[in-house]
Amino acid sequence: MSEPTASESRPYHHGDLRRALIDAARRLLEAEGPAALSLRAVAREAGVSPAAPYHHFKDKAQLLDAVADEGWLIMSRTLTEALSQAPAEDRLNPVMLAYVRFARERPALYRVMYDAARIKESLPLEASGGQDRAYERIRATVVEQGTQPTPLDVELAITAAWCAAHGLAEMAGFRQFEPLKSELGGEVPFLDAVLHHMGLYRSGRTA
Amino acid sequence: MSEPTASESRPYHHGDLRRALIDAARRLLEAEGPAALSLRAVAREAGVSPAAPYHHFKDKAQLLDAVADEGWLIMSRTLTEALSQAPAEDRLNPVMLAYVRFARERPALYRVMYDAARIKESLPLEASGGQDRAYERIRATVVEQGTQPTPLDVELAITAAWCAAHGLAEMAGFRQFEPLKSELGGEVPFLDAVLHHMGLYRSGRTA
DNA sequence: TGTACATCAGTGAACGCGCGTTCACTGATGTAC
DNA sequence: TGTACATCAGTGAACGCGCGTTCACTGATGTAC
Repeated sequence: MSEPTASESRPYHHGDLRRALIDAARRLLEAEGPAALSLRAVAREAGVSPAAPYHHFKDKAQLLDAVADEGWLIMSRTLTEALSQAPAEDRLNPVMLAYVRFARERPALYRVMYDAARIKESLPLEASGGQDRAYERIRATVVEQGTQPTPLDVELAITAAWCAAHGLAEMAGFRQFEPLKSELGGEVPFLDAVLHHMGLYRSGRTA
Repeated sequence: MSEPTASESRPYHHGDLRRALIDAARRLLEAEGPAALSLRAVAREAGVSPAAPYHHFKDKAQLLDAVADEGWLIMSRTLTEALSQAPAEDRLNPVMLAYVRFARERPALYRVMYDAARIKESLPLEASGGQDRAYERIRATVVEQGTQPTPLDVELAITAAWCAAHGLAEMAGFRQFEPLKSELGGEVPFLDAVLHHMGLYRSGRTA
């Protein structure tokens, strides 16, 4: 009876259901967490039937891959931006902080990104082809920043930085760190402080 | 017809089904990974009906918790042992290496341990009551090892070390590190080298 | 401009599956007398 | 030492659920002439 408004009326053909499904997946992740991310739930959230996604993705894994890929792409842009705004004499810390903040602000998405990588046993370093990629950002920063004697040391330092950022991103949510966070004035100062202390737990070094 | 052998005959009452279920879960983890760890699968592996575990655990989550707790207990023993064998002038690295090796040798168990912690949003630092606990090991080492000006620095350094170890444990399996591993002569030398490079990616410091 | 038709992108019902959990039950054990 | 009985620790069938995926279908779109 009532004439449908623009928002109510959805044409039979969606327009860009692939896009809409990925967006729906991200909305679900925010709201319900990774465990709620079934193919059916994503279709439901996007307002289509359970079979509709199969016109755009081979199976559930491929949909999750697409969500993860998009996550890594946004991550990459975030790091690039952090890099461009960082002072020349200290670039690594801002980039690492940007990495950890990205993960902490979207923990469910980050989980999906990492799970996808784990299934492939491979970080998405070669994804999406360009130079605009997260790993390249970190690598370039380490090479530029450090006084690394050998290429081997560069590789090891990159690995160490990446692991540190990942570890902090995964652990920052634990309750044990609440006192530390409030003492330092919030989560971001806490993250920054921990990053600055990476490597400072060794004897014979000072800040 | 045939008389059952000792291994075939299982009495109606199990003896210690709780123990047997945890062992079965760990066997399943080794063989099939964390995704295969359903309550029914554990019961199947232990050779009992799907309802039997409910006499020993309130629900599935409680069974998984018990598996995780046992994991953290073994971890703690491993770290204590590493600590006791380490030279006094460098204790932190051996302890961190022991942590990462433990996780890498039982990746599925480690996943369960961490997932349980994540659900509680809390590391199992207070579990099982004694001083024989993983966190205390790392803390004691950091305090003893470092030249930390303030208690705050000690806390931050502990957090940094723990995050670094966790991050490395989770990432060490990625294919990207294969070249590095074989160049260094295996996974353990690789892990050791990365740990030694934690903090060395900063400018102005040397090994 | 109009029409025929192939193709595309949805629907909705159905499939089989393994899951966590519950239930009434029964065999085995241990304790009181 | 023997018996009655409460309690413990299993069984196995059943429940409802949400899942991934398939299928025959149909409405909408776009292209050829």
